[in-house]
Amino acid sequence: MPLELFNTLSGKVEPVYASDGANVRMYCCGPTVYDYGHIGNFRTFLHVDALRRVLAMLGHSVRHVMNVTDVDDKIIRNAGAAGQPIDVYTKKFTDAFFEDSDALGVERPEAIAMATENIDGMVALIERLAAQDIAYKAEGGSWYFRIAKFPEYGKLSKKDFEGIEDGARVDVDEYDKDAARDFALWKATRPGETGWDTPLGAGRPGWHIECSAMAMKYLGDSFDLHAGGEDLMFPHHENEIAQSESATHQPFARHWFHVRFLLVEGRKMSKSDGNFYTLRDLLLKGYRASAIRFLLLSVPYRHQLNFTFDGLTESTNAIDRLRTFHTRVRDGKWAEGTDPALALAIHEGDLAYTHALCSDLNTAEARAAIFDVLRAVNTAADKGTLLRAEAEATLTLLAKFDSVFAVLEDRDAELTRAALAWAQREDREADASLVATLSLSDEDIDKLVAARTLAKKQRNFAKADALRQELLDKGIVLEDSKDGVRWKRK
RNA sequence: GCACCGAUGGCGAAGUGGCUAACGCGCUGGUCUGCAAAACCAGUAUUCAUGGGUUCAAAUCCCAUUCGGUGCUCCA
Repeated sequence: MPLELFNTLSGKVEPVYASDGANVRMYCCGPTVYDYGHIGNFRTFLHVDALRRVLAMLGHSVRHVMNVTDVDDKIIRNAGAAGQPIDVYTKKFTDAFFEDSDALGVERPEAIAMATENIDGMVALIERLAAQDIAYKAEGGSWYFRIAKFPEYGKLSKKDFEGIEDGARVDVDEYDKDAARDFALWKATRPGETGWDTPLGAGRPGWHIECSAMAMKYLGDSFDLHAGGEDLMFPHHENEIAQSESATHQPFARHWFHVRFLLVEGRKMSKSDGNFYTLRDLLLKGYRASAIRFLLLSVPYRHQLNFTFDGLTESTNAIDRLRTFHTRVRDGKWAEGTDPALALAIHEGDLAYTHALCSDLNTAEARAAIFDVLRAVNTAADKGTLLRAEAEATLTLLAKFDSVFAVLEDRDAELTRAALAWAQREDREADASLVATLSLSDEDIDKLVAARTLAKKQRNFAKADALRQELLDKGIVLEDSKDGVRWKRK
């Protein structure tokens, strides 16, 4: 079954495939490392992660490249304010970005392209454009792209620039450009700023040329898919197309994948509204990394997602149910045999799951298919009719589910501990009850649980209940089953 | 202002012309349990923002209105 995705360029849902017959070559615009990533950033990276994981699930080999923008105006400004060289400043946030990505289960792309390590390629591309008189140097020493030379400009964002008067909205300061919409390829260095001495003159690359140069370096002039947040469609991606296709006279990326923005508690996320959250903020409030991943992934990428704390609680509970179920099927003792009706239900769940993901990455429907199977198998297990064959089929399906959603393995306590350690180093506040819960080690908990089990055996229920309450107060929930006592952190 | 997208139960959300409107969370009752928890069972929208229209048939198509969001400028 092919994966079909909406293509912004064509406006249609189309199959994704490897045009070179070997790898699906995809490029995703990565972070600009001037601050910690927020959950809006990660929504995009999480859906690109789901995309690459679905491709892998379907048997494709993927070559995924992501850039890191480690030089731009904001970085230069912030590094200057912090009194740091830009490479020191950006390293901190680059490292933080990958730590956060790991915490959220985002797989590493096959290649990470750092802007500052690819200046040569950008200069070469600009020179190639200059040879065709598409790039030109303006009075201040900066280079611009001559949009008039690319008649298809606007084909991605479906903008019609006919009738837009040149100069109609031009800033007074920008008289050195030939036309108002012409965008910067190379920005001349101003005194005291970071720059590179190149045949173009001293300066630094514009943001758009970075992605064009690096995508083509790693993936070739023409490749399969280009991804990013919806805001990048214009002007960033439009400009990438203009630059690349002007240079190569070939289609740049065939398929364009754009992830919509999220809202937080029904409002646009913004620092001034106080609803701006980084991953670290949420971990320190006591929310789990897995719940954040699951919530951000549960709403399909083409829909706006309203991120709420209630939603996070919902996701936490849903994951608990999935994990409990997984453990139950994996660790239970199931008699030999098979039950055709249940086998069929699992098979149909598998088909529905795969079909949903292939249908424009419908993660909500895929999730629903798994819960249908969960209920059917739990019912059978309760009735004593779950047999070995179906238990194994269920585990296989769960593994397939987790190859995309990646929430079954519980790394949450460990990740939250890491966030707490970071908060301590950086002198940031963390939720007090969270600190208390995590201060209790697994060994301490096991001891208390054992004491309670002993009290229970002696039918000293008052003492047993007191111990259970003590654990609950510290965020530990107990579950008694025939196979013994399980505990988990709330 | 111009352009585009969305509005489905208490909450999140699937479904884009045709069976009783998925699924998750929550809530209520039951089973199980020393009591809980977990799990299961039953119940929880006669109805899909509002008004009109097309059709044998609409949550799904068309028009209008209201509300929310986005782009046009740095932004995932």
